[in-house]
Amino acid sequence: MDDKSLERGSFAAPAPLGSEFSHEVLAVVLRVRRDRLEALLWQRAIPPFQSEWSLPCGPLGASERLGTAVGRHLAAKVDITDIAHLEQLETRSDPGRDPRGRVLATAYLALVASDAEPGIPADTAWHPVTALPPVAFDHASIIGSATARLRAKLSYTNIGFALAPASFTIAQLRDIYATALGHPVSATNLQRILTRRGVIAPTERAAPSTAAGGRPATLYRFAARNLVITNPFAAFRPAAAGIRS
Amino acid sequence: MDDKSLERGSFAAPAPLGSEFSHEVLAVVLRVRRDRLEALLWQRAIPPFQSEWSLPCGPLGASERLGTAVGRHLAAKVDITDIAHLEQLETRSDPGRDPRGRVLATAYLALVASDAEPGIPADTAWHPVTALPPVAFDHASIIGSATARLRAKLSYTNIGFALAPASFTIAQLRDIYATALGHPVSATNLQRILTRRGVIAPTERAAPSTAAGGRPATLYRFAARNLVITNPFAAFRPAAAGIRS
DNA sequence: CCAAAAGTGTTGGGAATACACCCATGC
DNA sequence: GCATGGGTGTATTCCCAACACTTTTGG
Repeated sequence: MDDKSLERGSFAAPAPLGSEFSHEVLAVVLRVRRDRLEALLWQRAIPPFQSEWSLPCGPLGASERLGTAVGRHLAAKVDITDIAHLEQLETRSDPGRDPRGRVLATAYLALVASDAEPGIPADTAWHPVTALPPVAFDHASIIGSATARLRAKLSYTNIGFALAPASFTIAQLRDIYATALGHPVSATNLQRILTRRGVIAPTERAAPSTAAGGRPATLYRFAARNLVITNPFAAFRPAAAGIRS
Repeated sequence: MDDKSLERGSFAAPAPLGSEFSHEVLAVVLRVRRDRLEALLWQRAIPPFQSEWSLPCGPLGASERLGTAVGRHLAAKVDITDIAHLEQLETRSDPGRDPRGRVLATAYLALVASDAEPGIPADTAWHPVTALPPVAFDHASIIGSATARLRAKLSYTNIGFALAPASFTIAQLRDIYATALGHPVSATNLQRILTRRGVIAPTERAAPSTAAGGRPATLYRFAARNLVITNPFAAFRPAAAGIRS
């Protein structure tokens, strides 16, 4: 077996600086679909935690960066071009986090646009983060960290670009924000705030109105599709050095 | 030597899951002293980067958590009881970040109260973050991440407790905030904002007035000495579920 | 003409900055 | 009593939530 032996086996032999460690990367892949914030999980076929669900993960390559490793392992689960945003969350180091032996794990937050339809393997499925199945290892708390990070950044960055389609109506965007944040959001105020901050801008096109009638909605787009802090913390700062105008 | 050989030496031999990696922890120890935000740096005696300055660092122990390792290595540099706050920043994985061979590094932010007088070793010194000496490895950008994290958290948490003495006047606290933030801060507004948020509270005592006269200043203290988010992001949230009262 | 959905105008409240004024001490 | 520094009252500004109202479509 490969349990405790490897932890001590590679100790003191090659490295003058200290021990060496297995290192894996984890991805919390989130998307909004049908008024639910969902995470991509993989059902384990073998012990430990057999038949429980775990985050997509894989080992770090010998001469690979962590972010590259996440992308590489995700490519096996989803179409990598559907990953609109990727950022490092935290590194877990509890020696007991994997019963098979010591593994450090660096977790990433990955966001998928709500209109993407990535084909996923048979042993993976999307689960709403509010009703998770039994989750293996320490992955449940990592999912919690990821959703907290997403919710915070929705308030002061343009991170919504990674959840929304390329173009969208304000009503669609309102639903995405409301689902991700977990509370009602006003379409009126969402439009004004994001427009004032320069996060979204109207396009020339409009969405067709439904059979029930109603004014056709203007299609909007995000002004940038990379992460920008749009609402910097300004507490205690003199107003003269203001943000805009 | 121990350069490229160890990177490949421990590859494919013991671990069925992947390579194993040397892993070190780094600490960005910050304090405010004499109107300067200072970082604790150690001058390297040997190559690479001989005579340049690096962050306090050390290897992760075989069955040790990352946070524990940081505390252990810091204890060799400063009195660990002076570390008022410690939090994980990020993990760096660039294969070329250390010319001797591959080392993953998890960086931590450590804060020291401004009135602490930790004895430090002869080869370490405090340097203002605005005028750093030549810095080894990727440590300069890590110091940048640390100061950015500190500045952001000063605006929406009580993290100032870790920079301030146990009791202090508003004028002293104003100087600490102004130094850490890098811009002028109004004592009047600082007192009202932090009091309203419940972050600081007045004590019974007062500081003696100076020889130049003046009203004696009330001594304040932080209500909590562990990190609390006092100003949660509330954008797009209905006001009914308000924060207080 | 009416229902339905989108978008704009307007109001009000809360929070933060700026500034004027009052308080308490040493000399 | 006067200079000095600490603390409080108050006005102004800005941001955002709430809601009323107008616009534009389908039937």
